Amino acid sequence: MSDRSRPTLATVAARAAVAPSTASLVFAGSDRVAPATRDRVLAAAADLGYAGPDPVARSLRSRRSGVVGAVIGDRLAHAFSDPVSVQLLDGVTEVLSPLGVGLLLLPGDADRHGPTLAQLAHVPLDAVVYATCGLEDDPALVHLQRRGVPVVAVDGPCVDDVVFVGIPDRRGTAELAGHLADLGHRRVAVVTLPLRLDGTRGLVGAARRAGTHHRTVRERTLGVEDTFGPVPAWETAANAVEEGERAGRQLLDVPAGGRPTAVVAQSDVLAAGVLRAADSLGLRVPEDVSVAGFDGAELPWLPPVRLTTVVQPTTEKGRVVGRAVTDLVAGRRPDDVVLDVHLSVGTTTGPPPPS
Amino acid sequence: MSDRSRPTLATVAARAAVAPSTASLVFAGSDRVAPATRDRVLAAAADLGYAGPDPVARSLRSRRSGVVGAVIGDRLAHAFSDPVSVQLLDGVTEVLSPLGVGLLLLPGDADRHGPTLAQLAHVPLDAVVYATCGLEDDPALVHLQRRGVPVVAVDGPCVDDVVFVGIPDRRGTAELAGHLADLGHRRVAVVTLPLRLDGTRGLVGAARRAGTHHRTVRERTLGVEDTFGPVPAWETAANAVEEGERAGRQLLDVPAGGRPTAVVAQSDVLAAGVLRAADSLGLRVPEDVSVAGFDGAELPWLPPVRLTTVVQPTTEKGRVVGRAVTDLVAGRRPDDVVLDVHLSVGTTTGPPPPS
DNA sequence: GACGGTAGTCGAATCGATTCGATAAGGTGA
DNA sequence: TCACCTTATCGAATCGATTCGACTACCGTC
Repeated sequence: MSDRSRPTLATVAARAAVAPSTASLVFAGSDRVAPATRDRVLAAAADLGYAGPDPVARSLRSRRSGVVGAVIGDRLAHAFSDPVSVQLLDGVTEVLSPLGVGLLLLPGDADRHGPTLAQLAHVPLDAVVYATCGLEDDPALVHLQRRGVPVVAVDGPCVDDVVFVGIPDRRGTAELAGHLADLGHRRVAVVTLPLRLDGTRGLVGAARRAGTHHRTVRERTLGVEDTFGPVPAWETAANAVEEGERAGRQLLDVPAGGRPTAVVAQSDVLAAGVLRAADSLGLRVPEDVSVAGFDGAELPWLPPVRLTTVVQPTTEKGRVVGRAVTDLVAGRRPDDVVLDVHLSVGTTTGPPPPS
Repeated sequence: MSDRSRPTLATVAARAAVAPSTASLVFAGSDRVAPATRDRVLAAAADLGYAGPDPVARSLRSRRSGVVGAVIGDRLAHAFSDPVSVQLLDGVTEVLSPLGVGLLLLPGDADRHGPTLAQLAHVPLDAVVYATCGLEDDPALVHLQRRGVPVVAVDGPCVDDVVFVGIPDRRGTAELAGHLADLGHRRVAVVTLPLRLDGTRGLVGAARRAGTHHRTVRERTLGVEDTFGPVPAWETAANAVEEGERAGRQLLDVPAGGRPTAVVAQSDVLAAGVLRAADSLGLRVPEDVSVAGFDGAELPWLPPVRLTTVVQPTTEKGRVVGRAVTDLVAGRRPDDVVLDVHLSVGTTTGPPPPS
């Protein structure tokens, strides 16, 4: 009998001998209801084990579901092995949770780099955040815009009617490159994040470079080239320690004469991998090779070294996203936001070895 | 005019000169519609930029929202620094995503160890997974049961009408303890996960041990005591590398005579911290002290050591949870599941130092 | 004592779809 | 030619709440 038919607002109203509309007012917390009436309704609700208005029915009228989607461009286990993604979402929920809004994970899988249309189509969404991915030609994005779901993109894609929240990636790496140049480095190599999530690994050629790909990767590469001109860029297949190590081994396992004296990784996680590669090749950091990262991520397992990196305010970025979402849901159109970054010099960069 | 009023099924039906019910049939993919009619409806939808039936309205009738909540007993940044949580949810989404069901994050914050009632009350949920927490006396749990939302609990809480998915924690650590005993260890200490998320740290006294707390902690401690009898247990405030290091330093920074010859951490992340502590104290592992963990987590940054640990099938556990959720939503009541674990002996345990 | 005002409650329309029984059109067999 | 069956479409009720205009007392005021 219990889950046979759960009580509805109408049931409660009937038991309290009031109209459904009055009962509704009670649960909405209106002050236009007489205290005696309110108590009667609440008592009836308690008697019947009524847990409050059905969220779905409420959403139908109010045009709000309290659900915000987070598009993750990979399977969770991969995306969340990067503390940056996690911190970002942490900032988002910090703002959204108190408003009674939850974050719905929309991960991709091994093949697709985002949710399927079938997934998106069936879920009630007030807004969507592109959290860790974002190519301009995403079919899911088109679907969302057609449905009128507002979108916030973190670091891309840059599209009309999508609120952008990002950082000056290019200026950040440019600053880092300046630091390396000042130290005397001339032979620098870059370890890039995936240009597309298609499993490609290796030196980035002109053709691949020309294709559609992440704004982030492009900008962070350009920042280095602003100082050093064209540099070899080794693409990884994922933002993961192992991938960084693999790339590092490729770049560093060569005679000292042709070896880069500094490696700029496009994330701290990749940089951690490069450090491991250097270690396993018997190269000292920074005496034999300098290593730098990007993000300023908290990697509690990384010490004793302190990574030279470009620090971005990741959690704050998440909060900004959260506020942008709040605005959009309220019908306001927030401005794009570009947060600031700064160079943090650690113990992993130093003068190049004498040649 | 565009977001003025988005087209509805009725609009589309009118334009295609059919009844709304027929148009509905088209979008439901029914084969009882004449192909010509179907094409007309689809054409009308395309003309109007109609993106398919509104998920909220659909949910109202079908009593399904396509949203499953994941209760996280901490803020995301903390909970997801543990690869085990992430892998678990990865397994869950792996099963749920293809069914068009999404996972809604319901994190706690610094103070509360789960979502507020306000958060829960406003969100449409088909089911809820207690992913990384679970005390029996959780008010959120009561609310959910009253609302008739089915609940799956991972490793607890154990309550009526909640499907339980877990592992034989006690047998796992017992096996590990056996291994240590076989090596000759007699003085063993345990580094426990938080008994409650209240920031407490330090040696677990009788009083605290008697209070309500995590099943997991209790079982994993008992497993060790099955072999060694009462052992000192040092509680951490969070499942994090830094916490493990802190605990490790407390336990190991004593003269060799009183120092435990083996430390059993209740998670691999904590064990990693203990390893760091040993390292910074100049203790060799396993020559001076053996260290073991629990989970069999992938910590790509951990090598060159291979941690001795109790391996649980985390991703598979997530899949099992996903299937349990599927069953519950379909109205079936799945059985509780206890998955298997096995000992994996690595390079961090060995005979105790000669005394 | 008639009138304006207010506090509290109620009715009915609405949100956007789904679903099932009814119905009309068209086809078959005796 | 008529009864019967199938196929495609339609109508209307339903899911569970919200919301706003309308209505009823009841009070105070001139």
